[in-house]
Amino acid sequence: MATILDVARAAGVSASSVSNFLNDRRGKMAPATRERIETAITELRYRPSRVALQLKTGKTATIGLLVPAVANPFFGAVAMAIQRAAQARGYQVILCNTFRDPKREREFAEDLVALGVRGIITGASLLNPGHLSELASKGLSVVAFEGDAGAAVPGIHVVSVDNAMATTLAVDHLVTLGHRRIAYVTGPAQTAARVARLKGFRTAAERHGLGEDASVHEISLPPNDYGDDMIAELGVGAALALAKAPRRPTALIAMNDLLAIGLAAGLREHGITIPDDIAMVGIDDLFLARLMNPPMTSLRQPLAAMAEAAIACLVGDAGEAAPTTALIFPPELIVRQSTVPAAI
Amino acid sequence: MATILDVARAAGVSASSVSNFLNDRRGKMAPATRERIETAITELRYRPSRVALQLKTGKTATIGLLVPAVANPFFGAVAMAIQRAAQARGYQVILCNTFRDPKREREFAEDLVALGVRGIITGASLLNPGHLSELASKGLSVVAFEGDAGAAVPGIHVVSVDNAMATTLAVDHLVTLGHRRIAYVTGPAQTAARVARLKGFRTAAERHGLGEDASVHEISLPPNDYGDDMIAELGVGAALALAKAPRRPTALIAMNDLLAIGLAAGLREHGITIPDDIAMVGIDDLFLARLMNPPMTSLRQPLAAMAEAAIACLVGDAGEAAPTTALIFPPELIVRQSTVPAAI
DNA sequence: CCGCTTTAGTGCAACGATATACCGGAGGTT
DNA sequence: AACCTCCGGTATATCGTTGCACTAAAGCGG
Repeated sequence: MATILDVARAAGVSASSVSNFLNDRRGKMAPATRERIETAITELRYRPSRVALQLKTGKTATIGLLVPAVANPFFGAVAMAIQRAAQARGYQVILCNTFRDPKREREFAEDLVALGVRGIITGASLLNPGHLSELASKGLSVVAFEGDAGAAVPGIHVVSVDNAMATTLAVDHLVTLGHRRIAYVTGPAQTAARVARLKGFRTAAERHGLGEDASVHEISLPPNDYGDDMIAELGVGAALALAKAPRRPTALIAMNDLLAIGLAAGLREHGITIPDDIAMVGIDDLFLARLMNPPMTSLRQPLAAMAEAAIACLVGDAGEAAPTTALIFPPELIVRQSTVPAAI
Repeated sequence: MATILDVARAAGVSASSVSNFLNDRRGKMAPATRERIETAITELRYRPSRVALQLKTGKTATIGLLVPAVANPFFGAVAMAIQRAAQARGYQVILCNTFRDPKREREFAEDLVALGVRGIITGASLLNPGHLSELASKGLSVVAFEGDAGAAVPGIHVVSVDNAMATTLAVDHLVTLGHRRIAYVTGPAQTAARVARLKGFRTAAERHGLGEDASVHEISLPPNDYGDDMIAELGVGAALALAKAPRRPTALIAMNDLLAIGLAAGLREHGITIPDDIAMVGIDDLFLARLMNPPMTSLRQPLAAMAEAAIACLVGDAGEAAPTTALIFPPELIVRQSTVPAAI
């Protein structure tokens, strides 16, 4: 690889001049020299070494992305949105799978700092983000890509869909269709998003006066190291309990689409038909939602806009000086065939 | 962030000694000094700057991963497998979505080189990898994560499932079940894998003497910039043509599971039932295959082993000296309920 | 023709690590 | 006592870039 010195030699100037050219430092360049440098660069196919640049300036054009597992289609979509938004600003993305393990998360974060990343985006903010908070207080920019304005932690910016609103809209939608016996199926309260979604369900159910008709089914997930396909897998198992419930709910809201896919598969195995026997609403609106049998009603997250905001938050000059912010985006209800009016 | 000099000062030694300690250069260290350095490091929470290290040694612990789109669950799984394998050897992964655009692919590759990556893994090798080949000839390590031993390009290592074998096994399986009117549904011959799969289908069909009974349906995909969910989406549309075909096939093989998911949804819309009306086999064995309705027979790729091999290939000392290699892994047929014996 | 500003461009010290070459002193050999 | 050999550790150049401080030459008013 050609260095700036090779270019300088080829153009018959000093490295400084090439550097000046590259960073177009104005006022200092005769047109002739400018041209000589230009041709030398193209002929040698010179590209400045990002590494040297990093070392010198201290600034990187790299951000770290922490997700539980990219094999989870939701985080696949998140990773793609983030990478595209980053690329639009000339940033590279380093991908890390944390498997929801705080220890791993912390280790990754430290590695990323050693790599000199500009900031870190964490796809699923664990409930006790002390490990990240500590790094944030040392000047690292951190954005939690899910969570909740209330749960803001010092130094950690939040860019998230309104999780409570998602479940609220789901309940509203089902109640409008005449459903009252509504069950919410969720995993353990491990992440801020899960907690907020559950809360949204509870308040909406109360507002509609559903009382005992509203139920919450928490399914347990293995501690970590599962590729998140387990979420769907466990949905399959959880379906049995729902199918056998004494007063079976007429509608189901799943913590997310992945779980919904599993639940749908499980219900099918037990001879329960969606939407005739039970209605179902998912959250996230994966592209898979509309390919399901039947296509599933879900709440869409505006991922592209959110990713854009997250990157802007890290890249923006505001940087460390900015106080902790929370940007909350509203979800959009996408109605499909999995929800029909309740049988009377 | 503490630097090696801060540690040296804290321990009352020179930076060289700290460096010696870090790279355990043996023979040269009194136990007392060693301890002083050790405590200084832990107290200052010192971590060597990867950036400086890179600049000095020229070696990075970073690899680049080029995939069409991580939002595609298959590439999500690939990305996760690669990242895990990389992590096991202390490597970081930089993620790039190419949208199957050679221009973008080339640009990413050059950016990655400027970043000093140790090598590049490309998830879907386009048919004319001239752009990568050129970089490879300049000393960059490149591994194509799909392809075909025959299509080997100078300088590009291949680590792939045996794509031809995948379709061959699918045909064998269906023929064993008594099917003869078998259709293969594929996208345009854009990647090495697609070409190899098609070839495998054709040779297997010929070997079984299927003649006109074996048909190939190529569906066209938009040029790029689609998030790969379009593949499934287009499967939905393609299902119509298959449903209306004069002598409808009794079995379908899809280029991959994502397309199969779309086809399944489309067939359903046209009132065609799997497996009674038509049997279906996918390729890749996404975790979604077993959650489909009905669960789908598919050909599994040993992604973990393949990722391991790909990383070993890049990291191994062999490096540039090694001749172009091709490591081909056999796929495994996973039989589920989407394939049943043909109606007589 | 002298001094002053402007223009065009160079020199050099960093950034944080590594590694080669070196060096002072303790101990052993002859 | 002079010489050699280890041992423990340090000084220094270097990786590719940046940006400040500097300078040589040209322009210009008086």
